[in-house]
Amino acid sequence: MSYGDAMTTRARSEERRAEIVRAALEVIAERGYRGASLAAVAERVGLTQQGLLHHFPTKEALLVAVLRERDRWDAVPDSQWRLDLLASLVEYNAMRPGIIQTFSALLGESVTEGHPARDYFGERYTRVRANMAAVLRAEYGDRLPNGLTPERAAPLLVAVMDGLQYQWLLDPESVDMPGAFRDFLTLLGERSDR
Amino acid sequence: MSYGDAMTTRARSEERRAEIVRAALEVIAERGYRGASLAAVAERVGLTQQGLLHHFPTKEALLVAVLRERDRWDAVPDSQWRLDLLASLVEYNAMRPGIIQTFSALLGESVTEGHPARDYFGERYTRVRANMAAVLRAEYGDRLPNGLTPERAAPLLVAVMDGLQYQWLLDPESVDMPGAFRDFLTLLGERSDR
DNA sequence: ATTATCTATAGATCTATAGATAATGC
DNA sequence: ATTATCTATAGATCTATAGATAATGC
Repeated sequence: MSYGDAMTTRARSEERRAEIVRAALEVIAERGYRGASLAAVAERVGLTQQGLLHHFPTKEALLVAVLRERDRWDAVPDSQWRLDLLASLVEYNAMRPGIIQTFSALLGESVTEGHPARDYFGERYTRVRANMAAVLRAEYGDRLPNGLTPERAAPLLVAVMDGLQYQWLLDPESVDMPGAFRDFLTLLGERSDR
Repeated sequence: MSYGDAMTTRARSEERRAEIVRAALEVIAERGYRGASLAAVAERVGLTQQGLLHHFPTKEALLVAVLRERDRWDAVPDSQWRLDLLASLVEYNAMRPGIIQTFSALLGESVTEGHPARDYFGERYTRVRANMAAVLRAEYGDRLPNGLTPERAAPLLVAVMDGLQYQWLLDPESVDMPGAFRDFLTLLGERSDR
């Protein structure tokens, strides 16, 4: 392999693939995965549909690359998550409606039968719930102030993040996503008197 | 109009339309709206695709009928909602994965551009948030025990319901949707000491 | 040689329209 | 007369394969 200043063939190729993935993220945000045609993605990077298939041999292969991108989006080394980082992530998300729309659309489609992202999301949520439980345990120990275990609070935390995204995408003016999320975090940290 | 024992033409026609809507709910659960072909819906009620179009002149007209059905699903007269009814609704939902899948898929798709259900969901959430705020106010007055106003708690309540549905649909074994929702209601009712 | 891209095209779909035919109900 | 349903079909798409052509890099 050569490491000159000029781009190698491989580097150029990977850059092209990255361009295509970015275009795919956009088109999926606009039309969902089923509605996203390879031709529409190809056009956005100045290729024919068949030219695109040189880089990703099937539509599903392109989706896999898109999902990898999703993992990069909020990937923080497992051990470094903290609740306040989560609040920052939500604030950051509120500035990037496009990417949130892409993955909200994909999540919605993924519950249909035989959808190629179904397994991905199933496994992702298992992982994310475990991560969130660990974060809560690091913050509060084996019981939150309100008496819930981290394992029982984790699915609620994840649900609030996702559910707020849908409300916010549909009506950004009326829904203060980061504010609502902070309200929820406050709720989680409050002591029960029951 | 005649009101005999035998079905009138109109009654028969409405029954046919209802059959078609039921079939559409199923097909949308399996493939989403964009993926649901009129031919697949028609086949399920023993019609040709063109026969179906006699009852619903366009695919969108069929979707409108499906969305009306959604409103019927959890319609309780506004003034009669109570928090414990909400918990029962979630428990009931957990026994009807099909219908939950239909509307979770539709919600997901609806955030994409120009989706014919986008306005419907946007308006629906505005209404549901207002309803939930009213329910919380009836239960707790102008402040929940934790200090939140009903208006700030309402989007969280709605988000938890929706978000839990996705997690549960993707992995019903691992996610106790009604249990998690009750945990959240408990959280909402707890007094803050801060 | 390998990589990137194109043209051509097969083979499936999809929604919707036009118009015929049969059955139903005043 | 109206309603329900069918056959035929137009006109768009869609994904994927086959194979040609041009450019790049050892």
